[in-house]
Parts: sequence; structure tokens; C-alpha cells
Amino acid sequence: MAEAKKSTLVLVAERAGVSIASVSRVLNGLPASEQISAKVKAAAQELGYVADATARSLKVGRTEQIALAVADVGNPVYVAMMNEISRVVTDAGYRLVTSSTGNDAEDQIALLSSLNRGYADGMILSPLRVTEPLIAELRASRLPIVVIGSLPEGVELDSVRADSVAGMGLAIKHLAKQGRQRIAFVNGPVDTVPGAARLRGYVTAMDKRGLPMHGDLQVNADDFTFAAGLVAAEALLDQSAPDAIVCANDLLAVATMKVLARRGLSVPGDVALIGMDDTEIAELVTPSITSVNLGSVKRAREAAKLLIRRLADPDAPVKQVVIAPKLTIRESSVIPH
Amino acid sequence: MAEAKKSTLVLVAERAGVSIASVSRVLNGLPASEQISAKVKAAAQELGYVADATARSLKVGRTEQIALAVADVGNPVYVAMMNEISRVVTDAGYRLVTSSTGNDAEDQIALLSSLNRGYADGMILSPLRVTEPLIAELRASRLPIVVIGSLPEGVELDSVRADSVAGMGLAIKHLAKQGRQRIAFVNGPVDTVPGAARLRGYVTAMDKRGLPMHGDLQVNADDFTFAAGLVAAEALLDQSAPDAIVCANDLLAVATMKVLARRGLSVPGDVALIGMDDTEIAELVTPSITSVNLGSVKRAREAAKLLIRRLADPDAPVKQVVIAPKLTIRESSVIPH
DNA sequence: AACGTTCTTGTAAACGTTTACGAAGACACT
DNA sequence: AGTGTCTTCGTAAACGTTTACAAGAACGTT
Repeated sequence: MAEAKKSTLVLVAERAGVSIASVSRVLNGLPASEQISAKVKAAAQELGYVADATARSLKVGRTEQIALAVADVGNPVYVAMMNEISRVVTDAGYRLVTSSTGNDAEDQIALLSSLNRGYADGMILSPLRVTEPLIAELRASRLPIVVIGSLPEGVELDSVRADSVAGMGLAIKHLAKQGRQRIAFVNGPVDTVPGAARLRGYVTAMDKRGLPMHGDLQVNADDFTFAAGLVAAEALLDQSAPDAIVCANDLLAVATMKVLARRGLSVPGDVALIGMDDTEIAELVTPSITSVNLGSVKRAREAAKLLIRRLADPDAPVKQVVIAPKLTIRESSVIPH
Repeated sequence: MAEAKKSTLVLVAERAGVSIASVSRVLNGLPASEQISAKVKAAAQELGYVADATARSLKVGRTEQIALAVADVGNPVYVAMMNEISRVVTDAGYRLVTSSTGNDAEDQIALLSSLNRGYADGMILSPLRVTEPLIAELRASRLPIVVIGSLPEGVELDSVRADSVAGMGLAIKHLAKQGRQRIAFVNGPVDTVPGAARLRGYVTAMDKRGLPMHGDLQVNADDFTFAAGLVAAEALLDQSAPDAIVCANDLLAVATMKVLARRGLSVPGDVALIGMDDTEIAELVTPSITSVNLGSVKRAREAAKLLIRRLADPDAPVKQVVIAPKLTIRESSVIPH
């Protein structure tokens, strides 16, 4: 059945006693007589023939691969997104090439220009920081790119983004309804796309509700990781005594919860806690954490579909999708009665 | 600088006024005169030329891609492994193609034969269940494959595996030292490779220490997920009252911890808890969970290096690496005094 | 019986590289 | 000046497919 040697079209053709064109046609389901078809199939079967992907790619100009570049693979939300993208893309007959870039824009730019080597038909990119040179490179790309995340005005690229501002609004509103007054905010770096958006959301929502917004209610972690969250939460609780904390991220929320526990503060009794991204981890812990669902898997799915659509129709109008947030309420934000 | 049109060797050659052979040589760093070299580099720069990956692959017979197939991408331990593999592989100049297979062997077999289409130079495979047909396919593969996980006797393939039995030994020993007597075991499906190995380890270790091993101290979750863990832990606690529980997995451990909390049982006061895999999640939760480190990232790294070695030297002797476990002791298993 | 269609099949070119080979030039040595 | 070696460069073949084109066979139509 399977052979050790690699077999080619020519070998199959010889064995079947037909031309290579016929072999190719039969194997690709193009019209052919029963006779030829049978002979070819038999020969192919016997030789364990499978068409070579690179040769095919070269000829047809498509690799049937889609590249995915995410900055921070440690973050569970990216894992969830990647899984969804993988699913959609695979169903559409593409393979997924993953390249975890470093945080710096340098890396991403290098990756983008390497994309022009044509190892994939298109790319899904989720940049942590959007810089000028990155945008320039995005624009110059020969191959279609879908961006997950906000893009500056006027950049005409397919993209999918979350509505962090609305999401923050949901969180603050929920906390305010529970009678919380001093709502603190543990953010990640504000020079990142999500960091900036979430800060904007926090300010807007607090402002709208006339809630106090002293500087000592805000703190920025060095990045969006658990370890950074521990440090940030300690700093926050050293400088103020909030009755609620919203975190830019579930990882930061879990870290904050740990620090609260260390200090003997109960959740949600003393402090209500809300995370963002609504990853599995939020419901794993005890108490489970209320989290703003920013539609990560939906975003992932849309991004993948957008790219596939563009590959099918390069002239389709540019589409910028915004996914609406939802609040998943769990134990960490409401006191049971 | 960057051009919208795709540029080829021929274009560069024309522009530089040299032959395509010279262009190829210069760009690949083969010896050439200063004159030619300068002209070619200038032309290439102006046209934003980058060599086409598929054409190159076809010619040289290498794709510079490595395929990775893992069964369960939801499990954080696989995420950690994937990250490590990605790093090693990228450093060696390969791209990583990820294919998350379903649980069934069918999928994996299909994947293996698709590998023969030559879209990658080799594959790293981590099968949940090792069946006969899978092994047959592994053997028949034209391209090198490295397996993460145990292989039956006599299968001559590069592989890396954890020592679950020794790992279980560490966990049970630790618990016994703390004076725990009724040590329960929440396992995953026993017809999987890790499930079987961990069961073997549990039985061996308990036996060795002469600890009781009633059937009602053991329970098997339907799979290695959090949700299945909840169900399994409930069942366990319905049927017995252990003073320690070891789980086949950190996810199962977290689920068990949640169920313990529900029932008002304290960890580690009433019940000591130990997980396996030592993923980040074990230290995220409160109390943090003692976990058997089965060397997942080390295994991942070894697997990647093994494959890269074999690609460089196809005739290298087969290597089967076993990674020794370590116990990472956290709050869930020792009562502070 | 000659003609026009339609269907089937083979021949050959093309995709964009890398590289074996040979020609020609440069250079040193006798 | 003749010979040999070394270097540099261009010509052309090759990697394994897909597919445009043409040739022939089969068939119905007039």
C-alpha cells in the first residue's frame, strides 16, 4: 500500500500506460473515460501516490496555507482565538502556519515581508502595538492581510475588533448597580492597542456615572501576564482601598484575586472583581470571576472568514467588523443573599 | 521600496543586466565578483525582490516547514509545549504548521498520509491513543516523525516521553510523608496513553507503600477537561472520603478543588490536592496547587531538537528520550504550621 | 459519404527557483 | 609565449505539477 520511495506523476503514468496529463486529470476529477480512470486509480493506489504539495503550489500559485501571527501566545485568550481560527481555516481546506512574533514591531515587520516570499496565501495578524512602519508594511503587502484589533482611521484593511469601551461600560455599570463606589482599574501597558482602548473605556464609563477617578485607583501592569498582575495589584492595594476592581484581562484578575486573598480581603464581600476576555480560567477559579466577554472566539472566526472571503474574491469591499461585548456574570461580583 | 507587483528572478536579472544564475548566486551568498554583486543587490532592492518559497522548495526538496499535530489544544500543557516547539523550530529556520487533530485515530492517520504530500519536512506528533493502524502508518511514513508519548516495544522511532509512573511515585510519596492515608485518584480515560500510564503509576506507588486502594478511591473523568473533572470529582466525593486526592492533570485538579470548596472541605486542611503537568494554572489559583512536573517544556524542546537532528542527518541512530519528573510543591498539599 | 460537433487524450509549455556544466577570462608558472 | 589552474559567469536543465492546445476518435446530421 504505502511505499517508502516517493512516487511521482510520471511513475504513475508509466505504470498505468497513459500520459501524465491524464493522470493529473483523473486525480483531480476532471472528465476522463472509465477505462483510463480505472487504470490511473489502480496505478496510483498501488504506488501510494499523493500529489506533491510544493509542485502543485508553484503551478497554481496558491499554497493553501494561511499564516497566523500573534504577539503573546501565553495569554489564554490568544489560545482560544487560535483554536477557532485553526478550525475555520482547516474546514476551508487551508493549513495554518503559526508564527509567534515577539512583542516588538520589528519582528512583525520582518514577518510581514517574509510573507511576501509566498509561503502562505494570506495572513491574520493581531498586533499588540500598531506603529507607523507596521502600517506602511501592511499597506505594501502583496498578499491579503486581516488584522485583529483596532486600526487607525483611513487604513483600508479587513479587520475585526472588540469594543473595549462598550465592554468597560458593561463592567462599570454592573458594579455601580451593586452599589460599588470606589472602582479601581488594573490595566496592562497603555501603549498597547488593548491597553489604550480599555483605559479609554474606563475613563468614559466612570465619567458618565460621575464616579470618582483618583489616580490612586489606577495602576498599570508591565504586561498582561499573571506575574505582572501580582506586582500591580500589590501596588494598587498599597495606595488605595477600592470596593471593586476591574482588570484589563482575566490573568490580571486572577493575580489580583490572589493578592486580595493574601491580604485577607474577601471576594466579592470586601471587593468585587471583574476580569476581561472571559477565558476558561475565569470560571476555573474559586470564586469564579465575572468577566467581560469581548467576543474573542467570534472575532477569531470572523477574521478567518474574512480572509477566506478575500482569498476567494480579491476585489471584495473592505470590511471592518466590530464585535459587541457581553458581560458574563459569575461569583466574584455579586454578593449572594 | 516594496512593490505591489510580484517580482521574479528574471526581472531582477534583466534590471541588473546579468543572468538569472548570477542573481541566484549573489542572493544566496555564493561567490561572485564585487561588480555583479553590487548590481544585483541594487536591482533586488529596487524591485523589493524576495525569493519565492514554493519554487525554492520544489527545487531543493525541502519546505523548511515542520508539522505539529496535537490532539487536545485546549489543555494548557499542550499550549506550553507548542510554544516551546515553536521557539526551537523557528530558531532553526523552520516554520511551524499546526494541525489540531480530533481525538480519533482516524484523523491522525489522515494527517500522516497527508504529510506525504510533502508540505512539511517532518512532523512532531503527540497522539492521545496509540492504535495499531496508527503505528503502521508511522512506520510507513516517508518523512521523519518524532513522537511525544510512549511507544510500544519495538517501534523504532525517535520519541520523547514523560515518566508518569515515577511522577506518580513522587506525588504519593509526598502525600504519605504528610501522613495522608486515604489517597484518591481522579484520572482521565484509561484507554489513552497518559491515562493508562498514570493509572499504572498510582497502582504501583500505592502498592509499594502498602496504602489501601479500594475501588471507591478511584474515578475516571470522561476526558482531561475541567468540565469532566467536575463530574468526576463529585462522583468521587459521593462515594468516599479521602484525605488526599491526586489528579491526572492540572485541569482535573482545579475542578476537584472547586468541588471540594462547594462541599465546604478545605484544602489542604481536610484534603490535600496534587495535580499533574505543572502548568501555569496550578500556581494561579488559591490555594496554589502542588503539581507533578512531567517536564512538558523539556519534552517539547527535546522533540523539536530530535526532529531537527534527524532532518540534518537521516541516518542518525534512533533516540528515545525519557524526561524525569519533579514535584513542584505548593500550598495545596502541605499544612502550614 | 462528407461534414461539423463533441469528447477524449497526448504533447509540451509553464510556474520560479537552483545548480551542473562548460566557456571564457585572469593569473601564475615555466 | 605556451600551458595549466582557478575563478567568474551564462546557458540550460531540472524539480513535479497543471493546463492550453491540438490531434484524433466517435458520433450525429445533412
